[in-house]
Amino acid sequence: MPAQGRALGRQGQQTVRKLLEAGLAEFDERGFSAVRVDDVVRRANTSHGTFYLYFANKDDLFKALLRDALRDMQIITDEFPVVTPNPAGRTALRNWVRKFCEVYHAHATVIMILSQAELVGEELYGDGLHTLFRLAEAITQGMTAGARAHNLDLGSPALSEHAELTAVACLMMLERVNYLMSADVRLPKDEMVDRLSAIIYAAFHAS
Amino acid sequence: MPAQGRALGRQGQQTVRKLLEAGLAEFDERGFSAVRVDDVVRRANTSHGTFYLYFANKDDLFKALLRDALRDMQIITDEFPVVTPNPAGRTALRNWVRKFCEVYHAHATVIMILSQAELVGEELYGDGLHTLFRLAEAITQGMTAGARAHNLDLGSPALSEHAELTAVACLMMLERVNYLMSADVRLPKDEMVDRLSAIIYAAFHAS
Amino acid sequence: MPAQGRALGRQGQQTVRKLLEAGLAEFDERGFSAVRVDDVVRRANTSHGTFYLYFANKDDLFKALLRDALRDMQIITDEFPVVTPNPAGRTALRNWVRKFCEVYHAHATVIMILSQAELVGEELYGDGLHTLFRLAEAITQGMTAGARAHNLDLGSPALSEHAELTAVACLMMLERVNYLMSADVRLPKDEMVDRLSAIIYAAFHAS
Amino acid sequence: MPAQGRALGRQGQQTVRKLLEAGLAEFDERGFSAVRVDDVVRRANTSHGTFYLYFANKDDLFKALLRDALRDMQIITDEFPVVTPNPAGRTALRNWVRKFCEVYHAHATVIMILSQAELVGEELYGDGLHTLFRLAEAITQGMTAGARAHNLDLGSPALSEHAELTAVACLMMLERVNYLMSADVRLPKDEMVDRLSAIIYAAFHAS
DNA sequence: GATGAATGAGATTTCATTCAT
DNA sequence: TATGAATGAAATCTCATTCAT
Repeated sequence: MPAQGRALGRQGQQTVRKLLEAGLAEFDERGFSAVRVDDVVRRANTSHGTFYLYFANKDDLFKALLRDALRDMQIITDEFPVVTPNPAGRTALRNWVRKFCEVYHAHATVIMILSQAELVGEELYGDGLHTLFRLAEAITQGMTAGARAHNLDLGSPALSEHAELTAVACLMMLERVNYLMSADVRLPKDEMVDRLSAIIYAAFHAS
Repeated sequence: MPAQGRALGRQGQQTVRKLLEAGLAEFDERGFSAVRVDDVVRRANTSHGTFYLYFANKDDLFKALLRDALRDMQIITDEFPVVTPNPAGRTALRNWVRKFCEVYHAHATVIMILSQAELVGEELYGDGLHTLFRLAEAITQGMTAGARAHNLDLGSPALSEHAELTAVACLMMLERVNYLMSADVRLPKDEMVDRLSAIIYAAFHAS
Repeated sequence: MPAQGRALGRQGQQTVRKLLEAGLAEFDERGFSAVRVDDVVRRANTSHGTFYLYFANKDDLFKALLRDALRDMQIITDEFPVVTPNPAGRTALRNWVRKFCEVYHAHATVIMILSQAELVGEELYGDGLHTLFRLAEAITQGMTAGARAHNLDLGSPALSEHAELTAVACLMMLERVNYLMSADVRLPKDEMVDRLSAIIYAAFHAS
Repeated sequence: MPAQGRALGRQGQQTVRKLLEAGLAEFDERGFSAVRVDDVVRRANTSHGTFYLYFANKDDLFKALLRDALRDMQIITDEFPVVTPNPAGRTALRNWVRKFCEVYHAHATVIMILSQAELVGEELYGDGLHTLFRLAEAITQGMTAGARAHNLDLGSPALSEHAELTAVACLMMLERVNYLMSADVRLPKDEMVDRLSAIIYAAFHAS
């Protein structure tokens, strides 16, 4: 019987939390497919039986973790600023990029797993893509709105015709650079934030 | 006895090829960890015994496929042009991006698997990173050389101080957008090539 | 602590009844061995703890249900009529067969499970056989008494030497036809009662 | 991969046979649901892996055994004689009943399990019922043909209107008495064959 | 070179039963 | 009385790998 099927008491919630934390830690250290249910319950200091009391299987545990990640992604999607083509816009963008990096970092493990289509079901992968495209759309909106506010004829074709494609490309860049940073490869974080926001800015505003 | 331990006769080569093709097709359809040796031999119309005659295990089969991919990646790394800040440079860059997309597409499955650290060993993942950074370096070289050729003082800080970080970000963008295009998501390929090269160009040349 | 260990209060009786009903319904729908204690308590809207408060285990629950069935079987055993070889005897037999069918139907699930030696313990299965042979004996008595009353020399060997075997055969027929009727197979009930009693009658009285 | 998915070599056939025999013996001794795959494998002197190489699970093993039983049942169905209302008819019937008892005995275990609807799937249970009704039909044919051959007006209503119901009842009697005899209860076999055939005869021919 | 049958360690999953509250 | 969380022994099932032919 998967979790949430029934209201949980105090103790139950506590146990679920222990399992979720243990699962995340294991996935983080060893990757999804290498982790056995046994590893999770051992780390959570419970039993096999207890695990299956709350989750249908390892995938189900992952889904629960994913829900949090997608929720936080949705939150920063809503926060994408109007980026005007001036220093204020640059600053707003850089602040948002910094926040994005923080959120990504917090859920890096889960997002990495999600991006490996094979490991999650069709449905979840679809949820992930959906979240992604909403984010691309938010970027498109924020960038074009900023340009329009300043300059009615939108000189750059990047902003008029191809804004969506540009947004997707920038988003992929953000995602992947953060993947590298979160994983093992060491890139200087602050400079990277500057570079990423500068590239996004230039991608939309370069003549 | 792993492959290549000894020269193969006609029939042996044929069998190895069948196994490689079957393995690639299976990985493509179901992902690395979901594929069992049994799936591969069934698809290749051979037997388990035969598989282990040529490959030590599933990883070994993957490594053989990976070698091709890394070789082709090395080739386009060597071909990165000198991108001057003028229309000729833009065109050269766009042509290279197009070629990159083609090569990536040909090896998308293998590259996707490689990028999932957990699924391949440390060593292979390291090979992948190495190839990646060589490519980032080639981009850095091509872009700065182009700028230097035209404009000795390299006004943009992107080109002087942070060129490497910019190159990494652009490369990640290239990689990830191609991942989306190769997987299931449909993005317009020609426009995407234009956008990607425009963004890379702007990333380095925007004031 | 198994049931009946101690007098039950109002609430306790109510709970036991809920469990018995839930158990019967579950056995009916899914068969004995497929039913888990969990299914029963869920259907009864109680908890595992409560179940084990009143029953030692699943077998114990079944035994409680079985007691009712065997009691009712004993009652109709006692009611088997004296079947004289004439229309009055035929009618008396048919009425009894009708009643047998009704009783069987009421306890079909329990009897079916009982007849599957493997599913119940040795002891219970023995109880069932015992009830059965008492019934066969009652049939023997009723049939031979009826014949003797009418016709002192008992021409038919069925009545003299092999009456018991005949009774067992007829009883098995009754039992099994009712099993079919109680399960899913649709046989016309009234005609079947007529046929069954006619066959029993002929089995004993045919020359 | 269940059996029969692919042609089996010599050794494979041998192993399948060992597993089938071991399974039958175990089911016989301990009943279907009490038997674990482990018991079967241990008795057959093979391994778990080998079991699952040829059968999908315990049910699948049973199905294979069932096929044999149903085939033999079909054979004696085809052999039901024309039972004329005279000594020759009685003898033919008794011989057939004897053969039925032998065949039933050979497959008693499997038939017992089959008759416990819950243990086998819907489909198999349906196959069993189908076989049963074909047998009832054969009995109906044989009995009415015999009567018709001798006596054109078919005086007894048992033969005209209700022959099918009578056949079902007789068949259930046969089945169930044989179940008792095959199980543990000791009934005198030869006398029982006589009694069963006499009852069937009387059921159809009693005025 | 090729085969496919056999293996068994290890992973997943179930469920009767206990126990603290 | 009642609860539901926890348990873990035992069963099911998978699959990489070996080996005799």
